[in-house]
Amino acid sequence: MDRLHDRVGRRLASRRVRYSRQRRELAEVLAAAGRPLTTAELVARTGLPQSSVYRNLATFEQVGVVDRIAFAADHARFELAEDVTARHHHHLVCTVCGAVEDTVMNTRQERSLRRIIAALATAGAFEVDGHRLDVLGTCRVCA
Amino acid sequence: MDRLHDRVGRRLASRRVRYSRQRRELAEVLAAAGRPLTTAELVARTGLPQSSVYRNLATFEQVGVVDRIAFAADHARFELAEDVTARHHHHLVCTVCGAVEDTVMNTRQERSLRRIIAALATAGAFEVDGHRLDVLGTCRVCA
DNA sequence: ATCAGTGCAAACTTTTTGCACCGCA
DNA sequence: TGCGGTGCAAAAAGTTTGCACTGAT
Repeated sequence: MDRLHDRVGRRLASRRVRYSRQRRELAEVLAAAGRPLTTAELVARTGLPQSSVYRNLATFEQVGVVDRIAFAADHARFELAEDVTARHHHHLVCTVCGAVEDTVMNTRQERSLRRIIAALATAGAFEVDGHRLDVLGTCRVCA
Repeated sequence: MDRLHDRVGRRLASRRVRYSRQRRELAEVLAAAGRPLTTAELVARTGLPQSSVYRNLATFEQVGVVDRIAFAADHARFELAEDVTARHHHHLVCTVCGAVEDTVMNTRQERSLRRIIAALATAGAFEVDGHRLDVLGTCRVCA
């Protein structure tokens, strides 16, 4: 937790951006979630007004503290950037209820995936700096 | 092209849904794109009113003719479903300009990816029926 | 001929912004 | 104490829907 604030704080400080009470709260909620959250969820969990949630997420995104991802088009979802969590992960997306959960692959699998992607990029003259793997299927609850 | 209309037509017919002139046009534009298109792009390219574009895409999605995917939260993107194109592909997403392009992996790579995902799913008690791989980076234009 | 589909316009949802006030560096 | 941040409310952007008319089967 202190580690979280330390990392986020550093990143904000390096851009001369303040780390307010509201921003700390957002970071904590995101860190505790274990999955990407929608703005509605963030509003509910933090009690902050929508405008502050949106604006702070935008700031966080610019600074590289959060990533904005979208599974459905109607709600954006946000998660802490991997630079902050120091943990690379992917998503299990339930195509029935729309639930999204974080998941981690073991090192060998991740290495293998990276190798595949590198080959793909070479063929396409595209400079890779990351990847996003969503596994689509049915979650425990919906099965 | 005829093959496209044949496949889409069959799928619609099986659900007792009509294949109107407007729907043919949407299917053709999507097939010609080589990348997922936004609703704005579809409106521009087809000349159809927004409401028809949205409604027909919703119908197509229900019937399994198109997939709705979202890279940014502000614009949904649509592409023909793999059942229709008979071609599995992934996306190269430019993090600078937001451009998205289709890309295909060779059979060995795809098999390897599938194996990795299967392992991931077993570990998580999640029933997999597909995957989505986005390669993030910088496109030729932005490099 | 019938009922799904169309086009317009209006409603609704999600996200962004203007503005006056507040509080941290 | 100044300037970035906050909260409210209003606007903008994107998507959906009601309704009367049209057209594919």
